[in-house]
Amino acid sequence: MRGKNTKTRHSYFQDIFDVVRLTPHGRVTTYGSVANYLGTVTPRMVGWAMNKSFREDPPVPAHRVVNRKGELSGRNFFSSPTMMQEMLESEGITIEQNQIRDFKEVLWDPSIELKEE
DNA sequence: CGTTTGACGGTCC
DNA sequence: CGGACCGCCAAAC
Repeated sequence: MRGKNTKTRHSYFQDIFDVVRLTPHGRVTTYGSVANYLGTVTPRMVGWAMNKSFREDPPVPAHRVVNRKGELSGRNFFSSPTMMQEMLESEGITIEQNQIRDFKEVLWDPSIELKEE
């Protein structure tokens, strides 16, 4: 132990990381969906948390998080502007004009998929 | 400890 | 259909 995370917990960022990590392979989610699922954070915060996600371990599939329009708004934050698209296409997602085709079909909304009945 | 930000979202026009 | 504007709320400075 590095005597570091003794009380470092319950960070809102951790909740965001956790939800994003639950995003299935070949699916995508939105900032708003994650924020809405948590209910305590805003969509902006989700995107902002993604910045820190690069240093997180295990890494967070930030490439599976897009905006509500289905656009790869965060592609510019990856190693390469095309990195995000390459990763999504590698998972079977088709992207055209920087936008996910059949976005609603590959959309994975935690508020719906993880909802309790 | 006040201000700014931030990979957004929804509404308004 | 699209541009503009406000709200959100914690983290970063």
